[in-house]
Amino acid sequence: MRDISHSRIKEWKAMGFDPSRCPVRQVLDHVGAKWTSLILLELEAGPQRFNALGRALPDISKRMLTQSLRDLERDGLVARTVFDTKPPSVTYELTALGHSFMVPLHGMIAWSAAKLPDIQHSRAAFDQA
Amino acid sequence: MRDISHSRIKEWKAMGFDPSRCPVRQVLDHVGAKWTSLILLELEAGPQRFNALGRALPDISKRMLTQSLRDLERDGLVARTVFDTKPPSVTYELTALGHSFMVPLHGMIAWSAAKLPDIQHSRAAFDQA
DNA sequence: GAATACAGGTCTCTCTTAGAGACCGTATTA
DNA sequence: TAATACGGTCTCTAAGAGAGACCTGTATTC
Repeated sequence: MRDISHSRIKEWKAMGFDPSRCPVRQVLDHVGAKWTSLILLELEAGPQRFNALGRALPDISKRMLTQSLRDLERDGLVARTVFDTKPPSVTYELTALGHSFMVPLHGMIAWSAAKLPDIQHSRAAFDQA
Repeated sequence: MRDISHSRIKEWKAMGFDPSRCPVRQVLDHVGAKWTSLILLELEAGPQRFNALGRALPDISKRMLTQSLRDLERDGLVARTVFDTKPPSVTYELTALGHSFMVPLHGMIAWSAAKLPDIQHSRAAFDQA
């Protein structure tokens, strides 16, 4: 599927836009990344420590938690702070950027909650056919 | 990571909520599914045929296009119509539910576009460290 | 002073997926 | 007769998700 035709994406391309590096997709990748949104929701209530997050997200592995937090930190949505206490402790918290992201995220969540019955109904009809 | 502590997610659980079947995640999975959002954006302008979508999305394979469209159809965001013409043609279009989804999706996109400089700056700083 | 528990991770292994591209049957066009 | 287009399916491989063992270090308990 290499050919290109008249399309919205072609228009974007004409404006000097590289779809493979699409900024929208870069953000949406995060949203869909399975854990990042849940982590952000946990952090919305306030700073949390690493293992506290792990306990809060029952099915996450440490590996995925570490990786997700690194991604969020890299993008500036989450700040990591190390306290040089006796067993060193680390807390994670939302940055201003992270807080601003919660607005569209809650938009998505609200839509999901509102439309879930429709979706489930549609799925049931589709699967039964 | 099996233990559970005081947390938002625990509260949800207390309300009879199974996180592994979280409706929010079910929706967010779509958003992040790499192609579904782009397909929806293409369809927002109007109905499209299968191969037209393929041409519009330069890097998608037929397999992924088929699969993404099936998922969207199953969830009732997209409607599939077969015309029994000589080479049978198939068109895809947004349903009312699909159109309603565009609202929070555009919210996400607007956030991405607005905050992209911040994110890129943060990434550069993180990677250089 | 040995044994245990917790902190915050990393490492390795497996197993599921994403993605590329060949293939298919029908039909029109050249 | 060959080439093209339609709407897909099939197979193969390479990447990534996830589980859980392991590690370094301090404090607490016995």
